[in-house]
Amino acid sequence: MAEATVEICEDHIVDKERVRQAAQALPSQRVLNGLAETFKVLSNPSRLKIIHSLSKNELCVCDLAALLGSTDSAVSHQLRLLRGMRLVKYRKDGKLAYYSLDDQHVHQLLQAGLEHLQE
Amino acid sequence: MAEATVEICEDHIVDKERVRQAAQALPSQRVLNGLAETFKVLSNPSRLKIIHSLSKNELCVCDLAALLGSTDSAVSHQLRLLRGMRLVKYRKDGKLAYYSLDDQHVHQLLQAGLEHLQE
DNA sequence: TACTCAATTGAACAATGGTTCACATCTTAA
DNA sequence: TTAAGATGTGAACCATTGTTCAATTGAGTA
Repeated sequence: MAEATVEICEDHIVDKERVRQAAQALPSQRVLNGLAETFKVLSNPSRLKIIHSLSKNELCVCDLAALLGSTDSAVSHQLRLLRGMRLVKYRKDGKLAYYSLDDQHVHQLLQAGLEHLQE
Repeated sequence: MAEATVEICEDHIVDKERVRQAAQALPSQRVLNGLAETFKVLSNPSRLKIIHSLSKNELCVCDLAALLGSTDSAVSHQLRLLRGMRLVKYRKDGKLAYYSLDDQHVHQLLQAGLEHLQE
């Protein structure tokens, strides 16, 4: 299944050894795709607002909608994406669904991004 | 220009105080948009390959193209986006352009993302 | 100068994205 | 059981994105 040697196009290479090393160190395509999906879910201002808001307290869907100036439906769609990437989790309390961040890495990603912005 | 109080829709709010606090703590829309754009640039497997490859050594455009199994043009377009978000920088050496990561936050973002994936 | 090569750019196409709207679920209260 | 409210879902619309192709720039070299 997995190739023993890393396949790279041999044409027009300036530094073959450096390319070979970089190719071998690359994560699998599966991991890269997952990572890209995670960042994609983070690449929307509304979803970032949600994540930032949840970093202090859990909130229900309708409060998030009020906070974003959006509809419950739109927020629910966004939360679905966030849930899919394990960025948020939720608990049910009667009719309400209270959302919170799934783990501390999510907050780390937010912070690292903010720090990069204000370099 | 800036409102003294945070504007939120008042309807159907479960916990007004929590919403008010979350709204006041939110970064500005400008910062949120910038953050979203940064994550968007990171949300593509090819660009993540580029960033991962550059985290060890600088590489020229044609070597990156060989590494990705892509064309120089496609890589150049990707690098333009990465440059736009200050994720990579480059130096010219004759005909060649050697790219490298712009600062250590970029590597931190990559690492935080990878750690979240394998929780 | 003219030629080659590395890199960049612009236009155009197919593919993916976010929101809206209408409807379905599920829970609690009457 | 019926009604009302909170949340979830599916389809559709318009906007954005990634790649390809062709052409251009700019540096090195004969």
